Amino acid sequence: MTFKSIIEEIENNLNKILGELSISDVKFTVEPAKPGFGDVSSNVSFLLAKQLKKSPKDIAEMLSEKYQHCSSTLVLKTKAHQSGYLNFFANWEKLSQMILSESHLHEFGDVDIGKNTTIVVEHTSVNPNKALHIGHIRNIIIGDSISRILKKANYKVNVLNYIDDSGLQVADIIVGFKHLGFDQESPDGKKFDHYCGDDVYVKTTEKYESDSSLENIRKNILKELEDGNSETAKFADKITRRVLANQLETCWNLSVSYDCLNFESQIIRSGLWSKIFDKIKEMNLIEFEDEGKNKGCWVIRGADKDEDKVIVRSNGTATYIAKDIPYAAWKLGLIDDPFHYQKYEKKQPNSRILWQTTLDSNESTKNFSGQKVITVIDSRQARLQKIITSLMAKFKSVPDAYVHLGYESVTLSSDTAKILGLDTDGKQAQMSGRKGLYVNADSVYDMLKEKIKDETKKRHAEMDSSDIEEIAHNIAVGTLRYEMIKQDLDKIITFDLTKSLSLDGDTAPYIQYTHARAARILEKSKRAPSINVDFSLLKEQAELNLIKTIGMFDMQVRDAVNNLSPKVIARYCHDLAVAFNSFYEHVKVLELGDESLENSRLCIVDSFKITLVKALDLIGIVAPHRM
RNA sequence: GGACUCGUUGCAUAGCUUGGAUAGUGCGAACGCUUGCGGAGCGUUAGGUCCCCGGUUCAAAUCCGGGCGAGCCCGCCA
Repeated sequence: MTFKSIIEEIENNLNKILGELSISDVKFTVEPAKPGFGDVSSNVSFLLAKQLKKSPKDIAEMLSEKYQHCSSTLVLKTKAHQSGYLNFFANWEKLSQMILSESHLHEFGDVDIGKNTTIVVEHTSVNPNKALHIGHIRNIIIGDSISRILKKANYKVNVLNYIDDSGLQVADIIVGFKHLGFDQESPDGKKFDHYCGDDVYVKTTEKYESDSSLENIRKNILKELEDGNSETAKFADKITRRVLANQLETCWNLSVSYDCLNFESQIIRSGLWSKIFDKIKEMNLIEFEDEGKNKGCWVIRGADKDEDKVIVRSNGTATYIAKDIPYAAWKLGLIDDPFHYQKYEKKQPNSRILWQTTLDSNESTKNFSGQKVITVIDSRQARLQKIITSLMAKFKSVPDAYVHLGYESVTLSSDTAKILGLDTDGKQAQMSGRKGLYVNADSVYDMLKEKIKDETKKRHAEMDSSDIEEIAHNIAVGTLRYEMIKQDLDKIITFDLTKSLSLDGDTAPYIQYTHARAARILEKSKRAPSINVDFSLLKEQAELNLIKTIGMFDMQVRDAVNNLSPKVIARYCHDLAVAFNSFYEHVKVLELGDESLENSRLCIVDSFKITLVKALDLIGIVAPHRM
């Protein structure tokens, strides 16, 4: 047990006391205390004030007195604060031992919320016609972090990446290749996804304005893409798979991996749509419109007439949102799986097996569906996702089976927009793939890595280049990932090229640096750290505060899972680092001339390092031993 | 026009779900700390009508209502 054990002990005792007073049904809180108010605080006296007709302070004093008679192993003393709070001071000798011992267990920080049920996390899902830009990265890092955190909470997680390989954006680059004469190889050795996005896509869509005949060509290509046997579809398949391979390289480089790639073209060709269409007709979830502006269409009824959403056009074709319905149902395992699965041609760096859908019935059968589904899509799609969510709720009885995890977009600062050639008059700017207004993820990574290499060389002139390379990689990835999740999902990130290169303050390098410091102490120490030490020697505020923070790990994981909030873990890593830096500054570990004190402190350093590594892993960040 | 999200110091943010003590942090600013286990660090100082008005409450940054400002969505496009 961790810090939670003292909280539970206090909760039990307070409940006992309230029982003796014949008071029930009081939902008081018992929480870690703010600094300066002991270790644990309860608001119980506030809640009793009315009923007992006494001031919170008097009640706190009364409870504090009664608490003396409770059996307690982890609470040393209680104190009624004049504000009315009831504060508790821990028996740190025992609590330190519990926390530090547990921190060495493999399962430290595990919580059982998922009960080993299966959950699907879908993220990334970028059109395979361009390179990933910094806005996509927010989606990918949120999705990857959430899936790591859910695993820690005992969910079996299936991570999916939906490949929209038959949409308009793909048609656009096919127009470029087939009708505007773009070379199928990037001319200057540029990465193929960058070439498709920066050159083919941008320049082709530019041409639509001057040449209206292209619109028709695109329409025909779009139609041909749906028929898998057409020459165009085969050509497009070749192109999109090359782009996809490049996109995956970017993701893998950021320590992101998947379980299965789902190709939209195959969903279309599998006939899944007509099955689900029949089903929702049967269930009366959609209606055929006889009159009005949507005459001849199948619609989902909205709250009022204006919010009706067309699912099937009057010409019989399905709309954009319609494609999401069979896919959502498939993710929840609500329909017979029309797919077979084969291994993707390249291996993921972490050796997790990556599967992809196929319609070839000679390949394996698998099950990638889940009891619950989390779909990570930016909140501009909230309206459409809400329709899918309520539709799925009618299919599946599990509450909240389908969750849209939305997040605000990444915009460009006016300075950065200006660098890219757009004067926004001091305002931030929305990125646009079509207009070529974006910052590619690969370039940000490269810039970060170069800067970090310089910094590392300054500090370690003797280090060989492959070590520097590895350190710079881990710090660059950490920096990028941390910046993408450290704030709330519903806050816009204004990306600025210059500021993004900052490595001070509330950043991944700050956290990673504390790991290097801890690693250095353990390395320099002649002894192996042990948990068989004298915990009574640990009395300094900085020591206890660090131990307390370590003991919060499982509570933080729980919080992150319940709120689907990777930020919670990012903050926790930062809190750990702050606590360690304070410890480092105030307390010496080595060469104390007191072997048992040294052992005790080494134990803290070791626990800190282990816990930090585990917490950072939940957000996909690796901390180097030297930097 | 309607829906959704955001508004906390010069800037960027935490706290809001679950009301309670002293609103925490980073950047920027000023000053200080290195013969010491690594200064990508630590400490000190200055800087706050928690957008406004009203309500609920013993108690509101937090909950509710109404404004204001910003963003975003609202197609038989994807």
